[in-house]
Amino acid sequence: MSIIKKTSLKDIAAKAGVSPALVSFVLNGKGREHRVGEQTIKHVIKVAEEMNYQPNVAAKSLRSGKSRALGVVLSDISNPFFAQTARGIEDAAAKRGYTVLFGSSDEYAPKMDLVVSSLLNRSVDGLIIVPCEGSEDTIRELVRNDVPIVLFDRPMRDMNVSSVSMNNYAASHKAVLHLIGSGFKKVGMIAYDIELAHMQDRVRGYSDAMEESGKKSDITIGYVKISDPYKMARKIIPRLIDSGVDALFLATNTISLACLHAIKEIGIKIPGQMGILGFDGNDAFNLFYSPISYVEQPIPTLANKVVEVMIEKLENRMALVNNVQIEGKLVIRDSSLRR
Amino acid sequence: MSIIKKTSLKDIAAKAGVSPALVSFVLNGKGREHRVGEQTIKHVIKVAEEMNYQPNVAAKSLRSGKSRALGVVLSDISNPFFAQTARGIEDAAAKRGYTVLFGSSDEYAPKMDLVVSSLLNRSVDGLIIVPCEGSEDTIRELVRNDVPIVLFDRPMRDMNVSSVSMNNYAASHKAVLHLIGSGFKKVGMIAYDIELAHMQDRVRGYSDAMEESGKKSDITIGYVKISDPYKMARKIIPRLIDSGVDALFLATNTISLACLHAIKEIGIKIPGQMGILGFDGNDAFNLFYSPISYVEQPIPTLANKVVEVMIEKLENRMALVNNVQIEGKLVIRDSSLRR
DNA sequence: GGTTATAGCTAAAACGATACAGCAAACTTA
DNA sequence: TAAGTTTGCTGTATCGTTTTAGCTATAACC
Repeated sequence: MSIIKKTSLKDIAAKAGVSPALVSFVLNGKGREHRVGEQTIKHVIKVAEEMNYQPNVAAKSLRSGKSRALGVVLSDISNPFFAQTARGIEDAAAKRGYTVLFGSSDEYAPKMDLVVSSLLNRSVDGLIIVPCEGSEDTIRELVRNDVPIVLFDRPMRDMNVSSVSMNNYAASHKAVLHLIGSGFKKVGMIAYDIELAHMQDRVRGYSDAMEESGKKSDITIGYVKISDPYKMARKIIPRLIDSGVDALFLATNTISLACLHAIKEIGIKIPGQMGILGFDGNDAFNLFYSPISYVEQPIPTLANKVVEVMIEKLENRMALVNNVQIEGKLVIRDSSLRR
Repeated sequence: MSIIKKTSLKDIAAKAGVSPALVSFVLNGKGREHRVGEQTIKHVIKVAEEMNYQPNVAAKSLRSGKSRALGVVLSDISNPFFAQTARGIEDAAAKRGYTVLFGSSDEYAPKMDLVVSSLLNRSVDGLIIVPCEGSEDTIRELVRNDVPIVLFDRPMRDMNVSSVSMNNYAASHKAVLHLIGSGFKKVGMIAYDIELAHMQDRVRGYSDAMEESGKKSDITIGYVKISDPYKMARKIIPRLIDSGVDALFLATNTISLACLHAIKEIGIKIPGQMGILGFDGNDAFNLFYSPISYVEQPIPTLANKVVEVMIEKLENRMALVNNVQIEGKLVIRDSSLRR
């Protein structure tokens, strides 16, 4: 059985002694519907299998306007969080007969437009997008043009668009309460200086947890630029320490790594001198001299869900907006346990 | 300027008052060649821009049999090495006007066949493949059918197929000489029990370096299963220690992480009790209590090169087989320095 | 002035799959 | 038995491009 395709509907039709149209009906499972005889159906299917028929995707797309392909715009596919997401989406989509095209926006709106544009050109049926700062207009335009989209990781409220993301507020809230409950006096947070919902939610989760614990005046947030978290972490951490912070809640994967580097460089003892709670699991977390506690995003579940919502939208023409939130899990190791 | 496309060649033709064929000539840069008048060319281009023309990829592919898309079959896109590779290939391809479709084989030949098949269906122009164990027949068949392919990471010798990979032999050789030069007495290696060229080359690099250093009798290789390196690392490392090994050369990314976990668990001091040299950079390497030395693969260079070789093959119909080897770099940290 | 070049364009047939309209034969029905 | 119904199939237009062959003016030539 060859992997190579070259037989067309016409070839099968010729060999089976029927018309191409009939072959098309049969192979699309519409034989019955089109009153094709039972034995003809069987015969056509047999011939198609013998000839190892593989439909020409371009022709199908051209004719139908559909491609059974999903476009996925990630921030950066080489970032472990998104790499795992990509993998999850690939698998979930394949299970439902869809292929996936990826593109990286690099958290830069003009690049995102480019990628979106290129994916639409390839006539994907829908777009799963991790929207970056400043991409609201693009998203709005896509929605206005009825391009099926589902946002991932970062919802956009007050916009008519579905999304799948972790419940960032709840996860952060829980994480910070854990640090406080663990005995840390002044918990600080390091976050990105962006307005995207996921980041705002994480910040709110932190702030509310602090406030509820009677530590409103201790709220201390260091903001780092998404473009260069490493350099800024090195600058900010000493400042936070000076201000009496004895534990840090780190708002993302990359921020966590940047801060761990800085912490190692400066030579701060974890958790003795400083409690740490990061985001998204990571080999480095486990191998750090004091294993790092973190908020775990259920990536496979998220990936599955986003594909499900997308395909629901595509195939059942669900117009309604669906904002799915999935709960995160707190993974507790040494770094957040005061001793 | 809308991101959405719907204008066709015909629309432009109508608006510009010419035939669709002429528009096609002009927009493909073949205006001159087809003796289209200078001002007609300018006019058509202007109209096309005004209408924000985006060619229909499906129609183009159907007509031409080409898709300006490359299929890339990786081992697992969520593995950092391949995630970075994916990113590099994406960028390099985009720069040349190609899109990329990814698939993961999970180091399992039947899955690889599935992915290859699905990519060919999408009529990619060529395939970049990280071949897995047991995929020789598939590769051979692709070659036989003139599917343009370039292997990545793992060459297959004595097979008529181009490849781009690091010079694994040289890198390993150098790495092991470094460990020996650093004063370690008995350097062991942990490798996968597979026959793929890249692994064999790494093993040969190790063996030859040992032999050249007069340590032929000290050659000690622990093999782990690619399906579960973690469990096996935990079993093998104590055995190697018992046999007097005082430094380990770890043959891959994943093996390195698996071993670091085991080493941390068992409580071995690096580099005091054991020297370590791993493969492929990693955040965990830097953050380990004793930063880990490693063989660095020049991923962006490799990715660029593989796309270059592929496109050369596609566009210049280069039939000749091209086996590119790129030198790796030894990154020396604490873990490989005896004190 | 009649033939041949040449410049500038168009018509139409593909590529492969799909869907609509419709045709012929067999079978009902009154 | 004539009219109508059902069954099983086919012809053909279509999606948006590309490409080959060819058409019509005008210019060049002897």
